[in-house]
Amino acid sequence: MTTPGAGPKGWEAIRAEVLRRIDRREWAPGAVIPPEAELAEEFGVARATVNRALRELALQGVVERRRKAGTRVATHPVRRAVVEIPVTRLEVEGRGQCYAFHLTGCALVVPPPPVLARLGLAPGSRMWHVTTLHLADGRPFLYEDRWLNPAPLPAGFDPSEPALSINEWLVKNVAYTYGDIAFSAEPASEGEALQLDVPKGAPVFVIERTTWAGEVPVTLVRLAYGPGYRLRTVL
Amino acid sequence: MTTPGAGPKGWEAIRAEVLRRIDRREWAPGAVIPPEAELAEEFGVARATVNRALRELALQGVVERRRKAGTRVATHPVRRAVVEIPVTRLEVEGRGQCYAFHLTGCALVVPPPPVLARLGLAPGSRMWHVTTLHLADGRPFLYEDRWLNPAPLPAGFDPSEPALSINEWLVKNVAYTYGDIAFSAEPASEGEALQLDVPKGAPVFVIERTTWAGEVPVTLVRLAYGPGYRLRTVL
DNA sequence: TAGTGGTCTAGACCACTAT
DNA sequence: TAGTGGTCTAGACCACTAA
Repeated sequence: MTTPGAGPKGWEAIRAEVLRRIDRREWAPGAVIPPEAELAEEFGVARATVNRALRELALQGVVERRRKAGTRVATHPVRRAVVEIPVTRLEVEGRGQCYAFHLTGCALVVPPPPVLARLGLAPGSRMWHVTTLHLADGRPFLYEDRWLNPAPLPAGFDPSEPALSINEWLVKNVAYTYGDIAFSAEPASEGEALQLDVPKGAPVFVIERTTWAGEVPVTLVRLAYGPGYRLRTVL
Repeated sequence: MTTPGAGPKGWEAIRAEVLRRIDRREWAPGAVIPPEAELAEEFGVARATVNRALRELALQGVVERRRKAGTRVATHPVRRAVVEIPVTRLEVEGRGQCYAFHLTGCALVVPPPPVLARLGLAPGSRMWHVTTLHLADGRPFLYEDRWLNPAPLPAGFDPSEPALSINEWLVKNVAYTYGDIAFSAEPASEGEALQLDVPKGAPVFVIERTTWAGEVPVTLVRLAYGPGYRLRTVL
């Protein structure tokens, strides 16, 4: 051990030691490492503790585990990172800036076919189309273009005069259980350019999300961030 | 339960049931849910099983847990998503395309001060500067601009004639234990535009990574993806 | 079929923190 | 200080899959 007596205890210590051996090539990429039971004996802990440590490493993509085949050091380290999907208001306030938003459009219309297809809704279905400009210290920060399925919403719902941003309102009233996300860089559309006050075609960072409440599609949203936006995380 | 007898067993069933109650507002955002021991009794399982389920939900950002304070439904659902940081070759091959790369530059030079500062190296330190163009079916896919700290590299290392791409070589030879990542959308620099065959200023999706082996900085890399690139994941 | 990881149990002690 | 989550243990059974 590097500094006896110091450092983490328990399963984190096991994880650290396994990582160290992998780093030093004592266990090379692609090689099988000893089974849990063996490591448990070596480290003098219960197998469950070793299991916890190796499970975390598998989650991070450092090792690959298969029953009977054992645990291997990942050959092609598809490292996994956890990113936090921000709530805009908190993100802005977290920078010490003043948050505001402005509803720029709201209508119950038939969306373009790709939108319906993506959500698995019947052609001709009507959806709320809500566009919002989010501001940080009065300057454009994020342009939100959202399609809302009326079906899972409370009867008589009208998004046109919200006290909260649509996203926060949704969170409080129509929890979802599942969704997918895609990140991309795209040229600002005419509308986005206008709202974000950037030239048309300028790079915007785009987060596209679909969310579902069980089997029912809830919303498809495109978030276009202005220049300088970065999404950070750790490996 | 929705469909008795069907569905997951064990801790996943507990997680699903807790999620269902949160969705149905039986447990509202911000509210404290019963302690582990109580849930264990209700579900007829050991506390460790409930713990596993709630720990997963906390990891996803659905609930927040604090000792003594108990487990609360997250008020501001900072949802967390796991993204896989791709290995370029596998990513390209996974699309059924043919992968190749081309070293476009390689020199041992003093990097600009921001690079040194970011890695915590002394002013005037020299680093390898390696640029690589990655191709999919012969077309530009990704332009890689990498700074490499010679210190942790094997003596006599020369990156100018690699059999593997630098990234894969690094993975096999200088494992790292830690790093951070940022995603952004940026206008293509002159060099990137030239290599990726896009107009200068066109949007490129940028992944910037720093990696460390223990306390020693290993590399700082900027990956600029051509048009149409999307990074996907699930919530 | 046998080896390995995945999970559960019942109980225990510890660490943190609201009160 | 007392309640709650965090973790560990020793043992057990199950599920998957390579040989």
